[in-house]
Amino acid sequence: MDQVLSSVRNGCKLLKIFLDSPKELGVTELSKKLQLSKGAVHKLLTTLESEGFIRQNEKTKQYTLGYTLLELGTKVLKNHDIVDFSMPYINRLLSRTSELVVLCVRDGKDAIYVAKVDSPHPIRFTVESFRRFPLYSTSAARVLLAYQPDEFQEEILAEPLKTYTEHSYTSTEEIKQNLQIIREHGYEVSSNRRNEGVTGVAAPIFDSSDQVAASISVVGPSDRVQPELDNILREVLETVQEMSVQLGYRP
Amino acid sequence: MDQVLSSVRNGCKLLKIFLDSPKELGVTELSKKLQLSKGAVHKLLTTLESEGFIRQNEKTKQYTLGYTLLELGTKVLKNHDIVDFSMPYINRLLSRTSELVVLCVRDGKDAIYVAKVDSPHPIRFTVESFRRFPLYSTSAARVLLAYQPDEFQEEILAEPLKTYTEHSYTSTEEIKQNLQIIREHGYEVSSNRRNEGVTGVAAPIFDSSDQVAASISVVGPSDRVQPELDNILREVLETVQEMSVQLGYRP
DNA sequence: AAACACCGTTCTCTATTCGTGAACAAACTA
DNA sequence: TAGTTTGTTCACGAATAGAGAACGGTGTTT
Repeated sequence: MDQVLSSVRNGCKLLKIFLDSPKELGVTELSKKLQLSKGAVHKLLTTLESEGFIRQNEKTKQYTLGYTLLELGTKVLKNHDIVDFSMPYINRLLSRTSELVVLCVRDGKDAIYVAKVDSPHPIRFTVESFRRFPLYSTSAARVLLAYQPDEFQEEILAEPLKTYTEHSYTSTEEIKQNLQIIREHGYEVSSNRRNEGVTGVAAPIFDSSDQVAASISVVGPSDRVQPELDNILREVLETVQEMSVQLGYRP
Repeated sequence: MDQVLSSVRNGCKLLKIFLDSPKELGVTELSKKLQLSKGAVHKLLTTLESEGFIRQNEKTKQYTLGYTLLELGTKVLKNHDIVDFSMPYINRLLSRTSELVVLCVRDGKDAIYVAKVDSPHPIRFTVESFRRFPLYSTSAARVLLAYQPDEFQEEILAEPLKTYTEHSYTSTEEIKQNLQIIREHGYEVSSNRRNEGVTGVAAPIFDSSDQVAASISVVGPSDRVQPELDNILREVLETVQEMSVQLGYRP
């Protein structure tokens, strides 16, 4: 029945606390956030430290994430063949559009940018790689969500939504309609939705099992992207189609 | 007395198995390597999966490292101010030497390259970042080891040594003498030691508490580096001295 | 300078849980 | 089709995780 090891889960949660915290944390602080006794947290920390997942600052006695996580993180990227496969296409899109190009994948109920190349323009829009965000919050993510099974979509949209700008979605109904439109068109153009003054074009990449493997998005300041929208859209669609064919997708 | 949580340690060891394995592993294989029952490993995996540390390939039923490790790994780099601090100096060294420049730190009994910039030459020597290696095996690492307390050095050299090339150290005595020389000179020039035909210059960076914060090394093919050795050595020493002063080191 | 407050760490103890080993169904292999 | 191997589930007894109080050190306040 019990298929989860509570102390292991506590260890994982402890590590993840550092994602949204300053670099160093103390035992007391962690015990509050984890709702565990100080003694238990201390045992967790010494265990994680002995494996290199946590490091203790000898002066402040506080704790930080350890280098083993850096090793494991780079191994994740190395394992991820879609990144290697996509880099040439992403770079080609950059050279043809001169705007930010990102590669987005789904992980469970979240989306993550696993690769990006920045625009060469001095004024440019950029994003943070390797951080999770909701599947409904950016074009690149919505394009992934649009091709998931209905039950999965319902599950995602059942949770309370976070709003980012005045143009963000306010209702799940609005998102559902949007997902419908994405399926009809095969792409999404979004303007000023999550970020004010930013326009993006996103489209899905399919693999041989007819599932979405990832998505690509070209994003930039609206005043530069809008005039070039037709060209950018054509480039993005050509690219994802070429990539899908390479992956063995039969439309 | 028992200050370690065994299941947490098992979880950590499970994750680290993936560092030296192909990208996907099965329950049976992992249970052999961990010397744990299949049932226990399966519980570990489902727990780690629910926290995003592990992912299961739905087709092959095998397991891989999860994206949360990527998030945590990038957070480690972000926390690490020595990297940000060093980048300008590293880039300057690259522009002046045109050879590989690496930044090396110590983590427990290991060394890790936490930053590097590759040589622009078409024929070049390069290294892998973010992977652990022994503190006695490269110049950059030995320069860190040379300024550690004697007891620590003994501890490191008590373990059986790994040899890499015919020029590698064969005895701990040889390494001890080498560490002594490093302390006298304040740097190390090594030729063809770990890698055949490769010469490197490494020197330590000190901080305000008079301890080694990191080391910098310039490495390249011997036939390009040897003729320029005097210049490269001068550049490296100037750089680490400037960095140490910036960090508050009082010689 | 003394009292206080807070920190990380250690300790003991019991309810809880972890890990074993066997049995399971599903997917390959021959 | 029979045999092997896979990932998964289950029940139980031994091992341990976590609570809570106490310790010693550091830094702050009165």
